[in-house]
Amino acid sequence: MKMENSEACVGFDLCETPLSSVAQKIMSAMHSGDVVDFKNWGESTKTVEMTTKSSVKYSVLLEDGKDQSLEGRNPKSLTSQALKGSIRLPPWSSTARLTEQLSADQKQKSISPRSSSLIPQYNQEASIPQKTENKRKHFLKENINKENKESMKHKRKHVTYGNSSEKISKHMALEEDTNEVEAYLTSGDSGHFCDIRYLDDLAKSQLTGVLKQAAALVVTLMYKDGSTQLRADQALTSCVKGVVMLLKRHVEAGNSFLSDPAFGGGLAGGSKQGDWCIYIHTEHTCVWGREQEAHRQFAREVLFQTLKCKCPVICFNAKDFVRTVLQFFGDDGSWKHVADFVGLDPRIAAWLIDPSDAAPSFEDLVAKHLEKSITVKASSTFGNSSRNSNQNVCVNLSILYRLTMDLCSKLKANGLWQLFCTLELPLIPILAVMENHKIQVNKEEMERMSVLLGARLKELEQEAHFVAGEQFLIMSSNQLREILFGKLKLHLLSPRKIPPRPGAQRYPSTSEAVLKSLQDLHPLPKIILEYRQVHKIKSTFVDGLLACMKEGSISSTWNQTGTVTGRLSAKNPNIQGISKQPIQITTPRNFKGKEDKTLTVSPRALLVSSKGHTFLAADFSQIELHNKNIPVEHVMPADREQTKKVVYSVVYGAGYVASVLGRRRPLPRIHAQDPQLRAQAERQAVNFVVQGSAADLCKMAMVRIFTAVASSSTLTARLVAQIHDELLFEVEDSQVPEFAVLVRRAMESLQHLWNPELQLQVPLKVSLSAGRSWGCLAPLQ
DNA sequence: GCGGGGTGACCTGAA
DNA sequence: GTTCAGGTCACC
Repeated sequence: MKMENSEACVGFDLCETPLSSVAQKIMSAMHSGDVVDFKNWGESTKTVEMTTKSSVKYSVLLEDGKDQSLEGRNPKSLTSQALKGSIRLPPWSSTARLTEQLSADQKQKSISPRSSSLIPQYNQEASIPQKTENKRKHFLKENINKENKESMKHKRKHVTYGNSSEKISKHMALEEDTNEVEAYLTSGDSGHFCDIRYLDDLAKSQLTGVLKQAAALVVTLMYKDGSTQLRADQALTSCVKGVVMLLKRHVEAGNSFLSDPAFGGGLAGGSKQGDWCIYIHTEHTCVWGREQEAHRQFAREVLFQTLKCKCPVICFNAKDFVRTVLQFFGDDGSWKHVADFVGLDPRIAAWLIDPSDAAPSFEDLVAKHLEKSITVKASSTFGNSSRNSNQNVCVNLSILYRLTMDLCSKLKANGLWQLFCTLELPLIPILAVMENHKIQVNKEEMERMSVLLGARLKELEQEAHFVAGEQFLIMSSNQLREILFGKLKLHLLSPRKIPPRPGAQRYPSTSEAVLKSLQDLHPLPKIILEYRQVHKIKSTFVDGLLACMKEGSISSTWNQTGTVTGRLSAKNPNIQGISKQPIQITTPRNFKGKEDKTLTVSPRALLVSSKGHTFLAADFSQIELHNKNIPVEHVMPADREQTKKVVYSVVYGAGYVASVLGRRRPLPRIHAQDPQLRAQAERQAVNFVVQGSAADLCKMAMVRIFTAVASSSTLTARLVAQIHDELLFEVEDSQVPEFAVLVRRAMESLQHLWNPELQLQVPLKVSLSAGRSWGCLAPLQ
């Protein structure tokens, strides 16, 4: 296929790093909170005072469904809050800090100080007709009763937990949240929680207005069992019921609410007056009436606005939120709608700061990064709550907001802000879209393979038992060791030295390397080797893939924060681990087509493109290997060991190693007395640079290509998978030439990022291939 | 060509 | 019956 001819068709600017624009979006949105549309908000100032002073019933929906109501608010709390307001930290300190994190040219002209008299307050309650309000309260009551029943089941399950230290810590975390609820409810801040299905037209249009002007949105998914993404023990299998969203009227002063003197055991330090907490029901209901359709339509509008809004959307596990929205849109929505979505995910921020902290829960992150606040709460006057099982979603969203702001500051302090904004955040919608895409599987061929491989395994098992002289479990390394080394004593007969297993184990390992060295001594090792190979293919790539199939196709779950090196990882199925090389097996006896003695099995060939589409694979051609050679050849020339010492003394002095785009891995202190540990740490350090830099470039390529396609009115190519240095796309047949040019350009445009520190001109080699089956791709050009 | 680190999947076997 | 650790092997 000729690519040059299509080059003119590609009109995208691939060389622009799209993400300083994302950073700008985040920051300008944060600023908009205090300066934008001042006039529009002005009139509501008086209303909020009146509403606050009058006797109002506040309702909040707790995560376990309990209704918390406060009637006839104690005026003292209002006074105390007013006092707190007067000793707040200098307003916008957090924003000012964050602004500095961006390029200088982006600095705002002026940052106006906020004072309570200047900031107009918003209160939708005053303007929502009483009828709607009653309806809303009625719904909440109904809803809460229903939720209570669900939560009781949940609680019973929770009670059966053991008393391990881990469970205790979870329990304590929940108690802390109860304190938050108490503090929240008594501090004078209420927040409003309403189900948007029960809003009338006026309220709906007001909500739309608030959405447009919100300074930040904080969202979480709510599951059918009543839990949210913020709960550590959320049921993994539970389906999404809806979205809870906190609309922040303006950003809060003082990123770190730990140091905020106004933080008196609750969240009073941040102004939450005017914040609005809404619930968007997304679950599909069987009963389908005109009213439901109208609700669904409005939910669609709200979510669509959320995707397109100017402000950042804060979400713990934002990818799951994006995927849920995509699924809710269904066929009516294009994946391109989420392309410029900016979701601030605190989990990703925390992972960049400490990549070795694998998959912390929301509670873990709060404990780790807002530790002091937890202490404050525990010793507060609200400590002895009897409602220790309650957890309030709105409060948690406020905590989530604080946590995220704190982590953003830490990112900047660690020099990771740019990486966060330009690489990791844009990846969120990309991975969500990838997860939403289904890869077709040749099911018939797969089932045929399963039977065939099963028959071959049976044969090999019988052969193994025969040559061993007894029956044993082939997959059991213990039993195999007994046969090979206890009974046959092959390790003693071997002319090659068989290394002993670490830890003074009785017999050597049964690993592939050992079995290969024993092949000439006895037929058993060879049989075992073939058995393991066939078994691996059958269990992982044939039966395993079949188990992951839904409606004839598969879709991996992508983990952005699962590795210390910055790589992505995939599971269910792990598409990155599917065998590349086909294997040859002996055709089982008494099997169809026995004229052929050997049979080729290629797991990747079982994944096929959908009708009218072609797979296009683009890879950096062993980028890691190149990368590895660079430090070896250029940093460590003649006296490698000596240079290593110098390099690492610098490295360890800094306390971390960094990839080409500034990804970091903290390093442990090295003890010269422990040469083994030291050597291992040094290998890890080199490995991080090798893997992390390759991951940086591959992720950047994903962002650039995705952005270009999303902004194209004609291209429909989908990113299907990333296998470390390889990107797999599914492209409409007619678009292959044009898309191939785009991909090549995008990947080669990363040349200038490639090892800038070493000032090397190592060409980035990009190879493209295409075909209808992943296992059988023909090179392009 | 070989070895290394770091992923996930699968299996066994002990707790 | 469930959970967890160890062993092995696929990918890069």
